[in-house]
Amino acid sequence: MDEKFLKPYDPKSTEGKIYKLWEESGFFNPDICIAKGVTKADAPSFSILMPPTNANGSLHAGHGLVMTIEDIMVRYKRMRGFRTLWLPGLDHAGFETQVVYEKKLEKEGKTRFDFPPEELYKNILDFTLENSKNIKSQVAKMGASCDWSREKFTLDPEIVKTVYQTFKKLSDDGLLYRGKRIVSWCPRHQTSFSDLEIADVEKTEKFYYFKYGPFTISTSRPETKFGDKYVVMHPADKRYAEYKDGQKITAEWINGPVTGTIIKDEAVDMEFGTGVMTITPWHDTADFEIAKRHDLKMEQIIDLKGKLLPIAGEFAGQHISKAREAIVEKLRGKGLVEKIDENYKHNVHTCYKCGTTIEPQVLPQWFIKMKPLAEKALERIKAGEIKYIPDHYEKITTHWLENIMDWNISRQIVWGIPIPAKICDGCGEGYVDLDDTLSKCTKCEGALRKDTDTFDTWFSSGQWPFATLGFPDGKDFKDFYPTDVMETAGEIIFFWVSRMIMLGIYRTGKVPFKTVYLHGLVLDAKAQKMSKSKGNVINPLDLTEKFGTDAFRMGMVVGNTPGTSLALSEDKIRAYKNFANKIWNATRFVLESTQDFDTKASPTVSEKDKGLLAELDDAMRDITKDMDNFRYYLAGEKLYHYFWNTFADVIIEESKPIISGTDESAKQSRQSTLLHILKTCLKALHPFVPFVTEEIWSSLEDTESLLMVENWPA
RNA sequence: GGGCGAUUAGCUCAGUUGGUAGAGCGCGUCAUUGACGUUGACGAUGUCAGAGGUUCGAAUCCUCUAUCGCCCACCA
Repeated sequence: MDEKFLKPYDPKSTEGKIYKLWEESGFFNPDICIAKGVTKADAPSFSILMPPTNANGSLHAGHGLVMTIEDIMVRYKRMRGFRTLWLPGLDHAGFETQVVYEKKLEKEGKTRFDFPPEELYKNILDFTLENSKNIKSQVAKMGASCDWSREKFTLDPEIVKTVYQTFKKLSDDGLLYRGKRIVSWCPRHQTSFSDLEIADVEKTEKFYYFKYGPFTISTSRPETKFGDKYVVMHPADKRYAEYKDGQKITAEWINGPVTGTIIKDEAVDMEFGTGVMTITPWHDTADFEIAKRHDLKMEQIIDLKGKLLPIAGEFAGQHISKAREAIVEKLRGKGLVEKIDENYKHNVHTCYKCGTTIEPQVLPQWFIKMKPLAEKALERIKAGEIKYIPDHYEKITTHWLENIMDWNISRQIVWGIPIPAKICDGCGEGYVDLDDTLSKCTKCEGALRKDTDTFDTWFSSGQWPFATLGFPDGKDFKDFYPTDVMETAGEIIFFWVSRMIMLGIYRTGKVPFKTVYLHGLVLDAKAQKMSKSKGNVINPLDLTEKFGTDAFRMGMVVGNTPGTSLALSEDKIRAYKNFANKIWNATRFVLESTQDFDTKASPTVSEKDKGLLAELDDAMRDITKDMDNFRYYLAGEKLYHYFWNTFADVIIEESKPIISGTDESAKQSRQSTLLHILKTCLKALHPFVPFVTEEIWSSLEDTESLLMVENWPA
């Protein structure tokens, strides 16, 4: 017996060595598994794409969960003989990364506007590449058996090429347009967003009632009211029946008399306020829709930095945050303030990143018509081509798809994939121009300039499944697409998962994955969301350092049902550190008890031992069923209990008198049984606790290959 | 306003197709030179949110109520 078993299991001296052994074997790569004969060339495939890690920081607890669950999946399938591919990746994570980088600049007293775009891009690229080195080593520390030779980055030339082709195809198919539409604009970050990057926050503010000609109108944003020249009311509102659609009225207003036009529209809620409102189409989504329906004129009041434009007269140049009260004062002076409700509760759109109030603006951006894409996705989902775990995510997805909005994919930031398009400064027309050949507008003959915007990062990651596998002709695409499982955070069901489904079907005609497995948030021990400001962020690497990676992995998976959040406590991880040691010491007992046993012998198995082996088979069959049904949280717990409470507490205990007894045949039977149970458990435990099991496996007498490519015991 | 989920032992949570409740941590008592104290044995603790229904039988299926949480939404 190896002397190392005389000491407790030591993860620190083991894990690095074992990972290196795995990497050098090449078995992370399915092609090498075939070449070395551990996988059959005609075996069915199993593929997972690692959600590309944001290359802007280090691994957090959520990544620990991803690496654990996905590694369990792929190790299990690999042991079952599948041609198994787990493809790792990195995401340039456009806006997210730029924000992280800006914070870094802020500490140095700079902003991104201090740098020319090319220099800024290069600096962020360097920053990203530096981070990506750390990330790779951290992913390895988690034991991830992914195929590093196939690693992809969202900015790799072949990925960008695929993304560009999709952009072009969308344009050719009439699914792309450059529209002057109202978009959500963050005045602080100086970029527009899609509807998903907006967070609603309930705020209590003042609500103002102003006299506008014969009407009283209400608003929470007096600073937008300069250009209001349409008075809108519900067509069925009897109170205002005397006013006809299109009728003109005059009103004394902020900077003098204005002419208002009556508009009747059903969007007005008769119950709300006075049932009459004036509209600001340039800065309000609902107003914009009304204006479009009635073909009304729109005017910009606020510039992109949040300052009032010349239309505001004496207030021009003031920031809206300061101008509001001054405007109200002026109206009061004119006797136009009827009343002010001090406690008006309503939802305000804010930037999900910085909390700045979103200023809707009408801007020319590239939009994708989502309805046709969503309809195809809905058909496939309803036909059962994608299995959701947990299944209620299917409902959440279909509900979102049924109410989908067009997707603004333009971002006014440098860090991202440049949009391959030209814009006419004359008429604003946009042209997709992959080869950089266009120079003149075909509409107005104006000169074209390059679009300086970049793609929404989700537009590229939304194409991840087919882009990384070499669509359309790559061997991997043929071998591994559609992928089997997409395992990721429930949080990004719309951002990423649903868009991958739509774009995957659009480009390849097939759904990109057969099963979506969604995990919940990883919270701190008190079930609170981790955040830097609260100071309760748990670094997974601190835990693996302290308790070993195997212990960490068990803690992440046991009892953690898909879709629900996990409260991560050290106590739980500590318990599984003890478990790793339990495996270690049970092994020591078995090895000590079988030192005089000839591993090549096949003794007659006693009736008693046959019973134990049958019990083992039952347990393995049950656990295998859980593995096949994605119930890792149960399989892990059952393995834990079988090993500890059945094998260690009962079987080993009752083996002691047999081993030291005089019945030689019973002894040999039990020796062979102990070895068999131990090996079976090591195999089944391997996907969960790969390091300690592999380390033990290497110390067993009659084992030659690595445990990671042994056959699953069922 | 719409949708989704949760409510089970002190804490964090399991409970796969309905068959009189489980785990980890914590707690109590005992054990101790022999695989392991990172241990072993034994034990305590729950009207499974509430009400009604289906059923021979419900934590599990249905309806309603309450509380909490999340997501979506253009009432100015």
